[in-house]
Amino acid sequence: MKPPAVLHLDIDAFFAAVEEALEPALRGKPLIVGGLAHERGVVCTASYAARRYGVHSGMALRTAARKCPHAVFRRGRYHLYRRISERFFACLRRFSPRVEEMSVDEAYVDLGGSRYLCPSVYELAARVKAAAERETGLRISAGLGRTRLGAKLACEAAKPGGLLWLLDEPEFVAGLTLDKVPGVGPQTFFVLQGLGVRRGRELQAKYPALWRKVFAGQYAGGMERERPEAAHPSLSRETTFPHDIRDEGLLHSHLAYLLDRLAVQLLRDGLYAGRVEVKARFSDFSTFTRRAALPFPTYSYFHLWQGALPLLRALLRERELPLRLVGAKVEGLQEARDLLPFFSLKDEKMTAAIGAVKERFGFSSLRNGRSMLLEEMYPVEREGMVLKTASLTK
DNA sequence: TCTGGGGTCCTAGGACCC
DNA sequence: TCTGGGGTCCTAGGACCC
Repeated sequence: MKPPAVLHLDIDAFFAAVEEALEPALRGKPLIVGGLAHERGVVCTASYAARRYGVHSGMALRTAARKCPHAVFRRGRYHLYRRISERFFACLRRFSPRVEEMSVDEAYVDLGGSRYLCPSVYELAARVKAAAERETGLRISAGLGRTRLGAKLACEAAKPGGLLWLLDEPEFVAGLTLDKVPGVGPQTFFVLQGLGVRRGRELQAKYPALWRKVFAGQYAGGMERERPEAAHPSLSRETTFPHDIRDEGLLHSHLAYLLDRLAVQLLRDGLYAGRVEVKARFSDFSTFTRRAALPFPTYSYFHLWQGALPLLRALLRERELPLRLVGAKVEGLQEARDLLPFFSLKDEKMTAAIGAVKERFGFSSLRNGRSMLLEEMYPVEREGMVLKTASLTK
């Protein structure tokens, strides 16, 4: 029995790196992807040149612009990134059947069963990294370990562009400051420090039960997890407005737009939603959510709307302030084959028909009446043919 | 001149049932 | 009409990740 071997790979400054690859004049310059300098939003990816000015992802764009006034700002071309991401994962799957996609630019690969490809696991890891770099044209960092956690930590230490093999995992983890552990954020770290605990070994010695909890699932050998993954528990869409809005008609309209998008995605993925949630963020950044169970599982825009509208109304009663964000989420998703055949309702069929048109001609080819009001205020980009239905105007 | 958008997972309290 | 204790479902919120 070969020892377990997990490889973690992470594309360096992914979105910024793609933009640089497509526009070599940007190479080496501070580049910020996520939005324009004056916009309401945050940095999605900063190139290494921009990071030298203290810019990092999650930072407000306006703050980034202050720190690095001569940086180039780009909104981001996410369809492009998605295509490169797919090539990245396809490449990894040539080396192992067990690949876990953690995000667009990050994956775990189980090399435990792929030793036949190469006797040295380190050399195998180097081959995987080189192949992925060739395939994407981008620089990738990689870490090899006996566990997921070990691989991830090794990758972190290998940045940018390196490959490290973490050999003494228990020793390394014992000496690790706990805020470096994935899953331990600022809040948890603050509490741990209050308990007089900063490093792995202190936690293990003083609070063994807590230690097991913090490391559970990440520190099992190989790719094993404590629990098998469930399929997609939720889908959501949300929008931060360029300017705060209190006009109820406009807010309803935007909610309709978000639900419309969710309905299309549910239909495309063959899923039925069991619950709907609405989120409101007020101008003072206070955020509230309201959820409600749907009377029956559905992918129909109309039923989502019926469930969601009272929730938005309740949220608007919460505060007098205008909203900076409205969001919608569907949860409790089930596949059609797991449901009793009681959903051949008229509205479901209507949604299916509309969905088919959208699939073929683009999302904006048909819009529901409620979201049209919004469209007059914020025109959306249209893909392909436009079929504006006459009866849908407000 | 603050503070995105997509997720996952967990906790806690109340309702309700036995 | 001294009240108890589980179990489960439901909703709200928050920590965390990329």
